[in-house]
Amino acid sequence: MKTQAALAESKPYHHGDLRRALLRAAVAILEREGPSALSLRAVAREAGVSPAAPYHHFKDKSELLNAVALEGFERLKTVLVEAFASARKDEMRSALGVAYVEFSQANPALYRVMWDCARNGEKLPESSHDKHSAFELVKDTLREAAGGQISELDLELTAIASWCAAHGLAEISTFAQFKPLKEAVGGDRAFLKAVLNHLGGVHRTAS
Amino acid sequence: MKTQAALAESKPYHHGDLRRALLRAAVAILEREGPSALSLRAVAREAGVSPAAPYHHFKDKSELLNAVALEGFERLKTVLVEAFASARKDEMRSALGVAYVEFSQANPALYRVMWDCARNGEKLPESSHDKHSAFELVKDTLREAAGGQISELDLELTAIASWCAAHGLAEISTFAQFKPLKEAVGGDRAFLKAVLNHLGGVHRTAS
DNA sequence: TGTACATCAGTGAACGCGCGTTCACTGATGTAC
DNA sequence: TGTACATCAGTGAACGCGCGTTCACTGATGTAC
Repeated sequence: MKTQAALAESKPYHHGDLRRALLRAAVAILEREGPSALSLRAVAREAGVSPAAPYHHFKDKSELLNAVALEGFERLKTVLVEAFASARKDEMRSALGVAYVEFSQANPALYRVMWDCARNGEKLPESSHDKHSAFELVKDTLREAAGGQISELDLELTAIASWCAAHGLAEISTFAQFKPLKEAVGGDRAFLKAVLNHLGGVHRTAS
Repeated sequence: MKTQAALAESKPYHHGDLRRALLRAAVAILEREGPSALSLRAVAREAGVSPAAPYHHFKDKSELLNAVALEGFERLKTVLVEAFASARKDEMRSALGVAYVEFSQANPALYRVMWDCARNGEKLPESSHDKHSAFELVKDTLREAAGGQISELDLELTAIASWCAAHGLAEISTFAQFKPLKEAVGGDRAFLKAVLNHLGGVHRTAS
């Protein structure tokens, strides 16, 4: 029989929670090397396991990708809920937008995988539920901001518009060409707020 | 000596304008099979040429991709200029937004390649000039809409916000989950306009 | 408490594939005289 | 007008690579009796 120390040193044949470890490995690869490096083999390598091992936990590569995306949506939801909890009511919409964009900036590769999965419409059954939840969060915020004076249709459309703006800003804000402008308005977060404040068109001037 | 007919039937050894043919082939592959199918070899195959031939016209794969993206930006600019020329002044901003999104819907794979190239900041020297031109077009529109009562900073921020919204809408509008909503508001274009009209927040109700 | 056995979760070698790129080559073209 | 020759724009075979996936296997675990 092996001692505790020997057990700790030598890898046990069975991993224990390989599924979770694979997801952690996938996120690590995304952070370190970007989406193009995210292969099944690379994930297995990162987790210290043979290339065939993941097949005991995921049917194929796309199922792993979906699970990674789902993990991302869960993290995003957490971030939005936190922002919701800590922001002032009159700045809620902007705060949610900034939180969304900053999540994408903190996890650019993960965000891209999430978006690719959402775009492909690859099931993501729980994910769509989670997205729905975050979406409801935004709708609640907007409803409250309007004091109930808004139809469900307008609410839905406004929430979608907010999502569009947040996603567009998330992707655009990485462009190098805006660096001088960012500095001119006082930094990254100020830039995000400023753009969000100009969504309504030319009639809304920066405060 | 070959007859004219023989010349027309048998492929000449030299292509004539292989560079242009390769770009056309690339766009054809994108339309037919999507971005993941866009390999150098596939482009050569599509153009009826050996895998090595493209290297006489492009340094490597990324240079071909950049050229494809540039082609896309030129087409996009054309579309925007046409929309600018034919829309009523009081609907200009919405018309440009709709034209942008409909371009992305008509050429989804090309739009993705364009965006990937822009994101990677892969030079695109002329492209950035073209984007700049289209960007100036938007700024002119916004300036006119404001009747000159807007600072250059606000103008810049509003143009960026418009771009964010258009890009976000371009990506989101492909989601299947919005199909019922689209029908409820009266079709695809009506949906686009409705979302664009709600960018300003809850205070703007649909007209 | 021990033992037989089914099941689970790994291994590692192998498969075929398409990829980007390089190479020596060759056919066609254009130019100098 | 004809000819030698440099240059251009193709060919097609080959390279090494990493990929997703499959396979027969084996070590570890849990369960029935």
